[in-house]
Amino acid sequence: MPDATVARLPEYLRTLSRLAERGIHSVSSEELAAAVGVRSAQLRKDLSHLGSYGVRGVGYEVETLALEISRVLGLTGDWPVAIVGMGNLGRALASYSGFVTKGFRIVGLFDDDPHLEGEQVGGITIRPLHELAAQVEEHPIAIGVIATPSRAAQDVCDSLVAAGVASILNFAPVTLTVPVSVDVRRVDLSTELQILAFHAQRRALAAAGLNERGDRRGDDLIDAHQHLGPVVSR
Amino acid sequence: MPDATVARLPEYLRTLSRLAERGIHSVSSEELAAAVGVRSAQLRKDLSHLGSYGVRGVGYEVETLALEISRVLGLTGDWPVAIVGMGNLGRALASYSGFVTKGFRIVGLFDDDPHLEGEQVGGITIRPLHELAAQVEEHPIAIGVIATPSRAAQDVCDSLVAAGVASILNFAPVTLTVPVSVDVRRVDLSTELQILAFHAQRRALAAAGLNERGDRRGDDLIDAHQHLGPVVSR
DNA sequence: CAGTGTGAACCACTTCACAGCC
DNA sequence: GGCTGTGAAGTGGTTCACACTG
Repeated sequence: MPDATVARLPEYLRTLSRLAERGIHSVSSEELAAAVGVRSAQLRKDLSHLGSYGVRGVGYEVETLALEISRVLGLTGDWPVAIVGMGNLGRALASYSGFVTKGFRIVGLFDDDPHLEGEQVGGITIRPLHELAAQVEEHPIAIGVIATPSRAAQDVCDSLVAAGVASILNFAPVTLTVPVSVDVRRVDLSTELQILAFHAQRRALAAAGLNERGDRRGDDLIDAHQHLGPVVSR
Repeated sequence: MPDATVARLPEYLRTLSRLAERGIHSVSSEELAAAVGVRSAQLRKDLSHLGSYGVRGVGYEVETLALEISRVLGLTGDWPVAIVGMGNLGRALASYSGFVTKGFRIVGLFDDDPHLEGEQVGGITIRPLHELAAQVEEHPIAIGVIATPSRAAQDVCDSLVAAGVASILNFAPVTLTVPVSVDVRRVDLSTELQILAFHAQRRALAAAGLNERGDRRGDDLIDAHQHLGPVVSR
């Protein structure tokens, strides 16, 4: 299954759940694709990787498809999660409701700041990181979330890996070094902001009739008039 | 410039800054690529889109290259940011130090909860969303960050767009509908968790000698022995 | 001669367009 | 008749391999 497809399955699932809540039991690829913001051919190709769950001439049954996607993503199982780093971000994550849904369950909160030790967040007690190994003995951890400052991230990562955690979600803006068998995904606010800034700058330069180097383009006929154009889903 | 390249430039910049801090003034594509976790050919191809900033037979000058990437990303300018939604996540973002660096500056915090109105976070007063338009009059906003619950996200987005904000960073797990001229990027914790779960499930099934459907494979010789393999940077 | 910059080959993913099926 | 599922074509991005240059 292509990585690009896997990355879109959660979107499809979320949208299907929303349709189900609204009492809709059947969708065509055209409708579902529009709701998600992709092309219908893309959606059909993606779903074809799961098998054949549609009905020709009709569409897809919402509940069936949602269940199948859940199954493929592994959400029918139970995924115990540990969060390391209980600063503002770690707390936000720990109390994030979307976490609990769909098979993810927070079973451990860690921070080495002695001021935080023993404090409870969302009913779970914060423990120092060196207790990780013991924790894993009793309650295994499938996914580790790193919400520490950058400087601590690699050490924390090493501890998680040593404790047998093979899936890591990293919020620190650093590249982690791990064994190939460990899966790391990174979520980085400042990278996203910088990408937005790049596009914003390009728009600004284009509107001013300039190219990326700041030289004026001779053939430019763009008007600076505010014109937002057609609407799209993102 | 390819989108994929733009997405990597912030990584390169971050790594270059770290090298500069350590007093390193020159790197080869091989060294820098290794530090970032990409292939050297990829790095050279990416940098070639910026122009020719390397020296054949030597490498790249760290400071020069960092400055050039900053310029291309638009980080030499000033990017006023507004955050909407002052729950746990919004607060974490508002007090996130990485925000302030590199030209991003928080100029507005908004939330419609009357209990929060007037409260200060990081020296900035929380205001109700309907004051957005007035705020934009005095202090323009380049980037809007949506940190509200899903149900409010589209309305907040519409308000931002109406106020002239053309770059939006969305933390709510919904697909936003915007005019094509508006740039939206989404950061979604639960999507990332689900992708990790998918890969974790595949590993688990593979280790058990099963394929994705749960059928046992006849030709399977994988041993369940824990073998982490070589190390990579992610 | 070491290491950049880049055409060419390769690969992954997307889109098209339509055969096949309910 | 209408919509899925999918080969085939198209697109964008990565990797290779080497000519070129300080």
